[in-house]
Amino acid sequence: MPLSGPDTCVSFLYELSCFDLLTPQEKELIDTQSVLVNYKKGEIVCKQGSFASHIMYLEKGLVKIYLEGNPKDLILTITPQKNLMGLQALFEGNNTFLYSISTYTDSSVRLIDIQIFKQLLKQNPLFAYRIINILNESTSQSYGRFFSLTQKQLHGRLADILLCLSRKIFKSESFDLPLTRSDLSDLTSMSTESVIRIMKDFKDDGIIDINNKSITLLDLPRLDSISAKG
Amino acid sequence: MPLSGPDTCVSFLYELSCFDLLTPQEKELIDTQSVLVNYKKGEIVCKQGSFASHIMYLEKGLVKIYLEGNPKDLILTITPQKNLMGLQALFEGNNTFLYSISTYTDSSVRLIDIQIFKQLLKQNPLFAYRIINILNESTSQSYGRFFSLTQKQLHGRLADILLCLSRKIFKSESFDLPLTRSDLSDLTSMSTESVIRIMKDFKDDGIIDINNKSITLLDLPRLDSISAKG
DNA sequence: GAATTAATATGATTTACATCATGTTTTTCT
DNA sequence: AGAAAAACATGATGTAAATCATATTAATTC
Repeated sequence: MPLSGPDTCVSFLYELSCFDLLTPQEKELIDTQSVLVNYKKGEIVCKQGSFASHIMYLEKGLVKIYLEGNPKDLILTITPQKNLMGLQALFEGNNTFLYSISTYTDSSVRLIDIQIFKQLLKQNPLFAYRIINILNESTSQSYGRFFSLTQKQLHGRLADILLCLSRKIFKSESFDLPLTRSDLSDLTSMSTESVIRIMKDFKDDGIIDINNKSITLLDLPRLDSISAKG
Repeated sequence: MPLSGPDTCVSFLYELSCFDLLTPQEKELIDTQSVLVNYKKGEIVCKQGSFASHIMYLEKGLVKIYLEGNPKDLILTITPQKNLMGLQALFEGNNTFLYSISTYTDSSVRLIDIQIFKQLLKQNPLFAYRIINILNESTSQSYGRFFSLTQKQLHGRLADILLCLSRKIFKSESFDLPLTRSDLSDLTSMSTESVIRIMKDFKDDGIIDINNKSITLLDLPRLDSISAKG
């Protein structure tokens, strides 16, 4: 059951740029009709509920896309560079951001006017087809996380996220985590204390190693097993 | 915060048929290259993990789209007639169904060859644009449910589902529920016993009325309040 | 570089639910 | 219509995980 696995759970992953499919004129249109904005670490790129007049493309950086809740947020995805964000604003009748986005590292975001983007979709079917693929991949991952968060208990949920961060975001078994324990709790829908306790469990069992912000996954088979068993 | 509300949580709702945007020739292509299959109540339309060679359009009926889990399933959406299903199979590199679908009532499903569907997307940008809108609406609703299931407790989750069924599926405050309590538990990610207990709570408090399968929402403001408070 | 603030850590307590057990009603099937 | 099987219902018990309280460590800030 690939859906329940850890690989479907965090981020948009489309490797090829969707803009490759545009004609030179269309690329020119995007270049002239968009702006590049730089954000420092920790800054808010867009705010849930505010008006959405543009599609965002993360050229550089790492961000979280999250729903604001009381008292806890829910992180929908961790998104690395070269990904589109805010596509839901294309939905007719919805001109506000469904979620907030903030940066984990210094980031550059290209803001593309939504009318221009819609025009490109309507005139370039291959581009539209690519966007459909991106949306579908995003939906698939969303379902995987849905399953993880609602059907698994804490250890399984945290194993999912650690595996996903390792495989999909950092692409290494050893990485420096820019997320806090509180962020991990917003990703796994558990309390911050539980994240800390389970990380300690994993460390005591020799499954992972932790040194402050640095994390190494030592026993991937066991992590996979914990992920599968829930 | 519209996302956390009950209106975003169950079903695809696109009212206009996406096929209106096709040319007569394209409609002809779909007509000749698709088949209509009739299902009885309770039958399985597609099975998670099996090969997906076609897109499905529910012409008549009511179905649930769900992830199979052990021991409990997770219902992603309740989908009424005139909706596309299985669009995620368009995603390149994924040719299996992400979820299972089964019927609540006798239903008719049109099976459209996926290559034909892809061809239409690539040659008709307005059609592709419409599909993008459908996917985006679906994603928005999915986020709403995500929030409900992970951030709210039982009473809030059940209130969300009752309101959504009333407003979006049956479009009446009084309806005969084809779903069992166990289905409601798969929708709200709680135990069947909890569904029954909370339904009784609501009934004792005069918020809803239940007569076997017939349900009437008596106090919408209080249901909304329970939904909002979580 | 000392002072604040934020993040991490850990034990004690509480609680919202699930699970279990068992009975009743409704639906389905022959 | 009667038997079998689902679905519904309700109380008793157990538990996973949140919350609370309080240190300790690390990261910012002036």
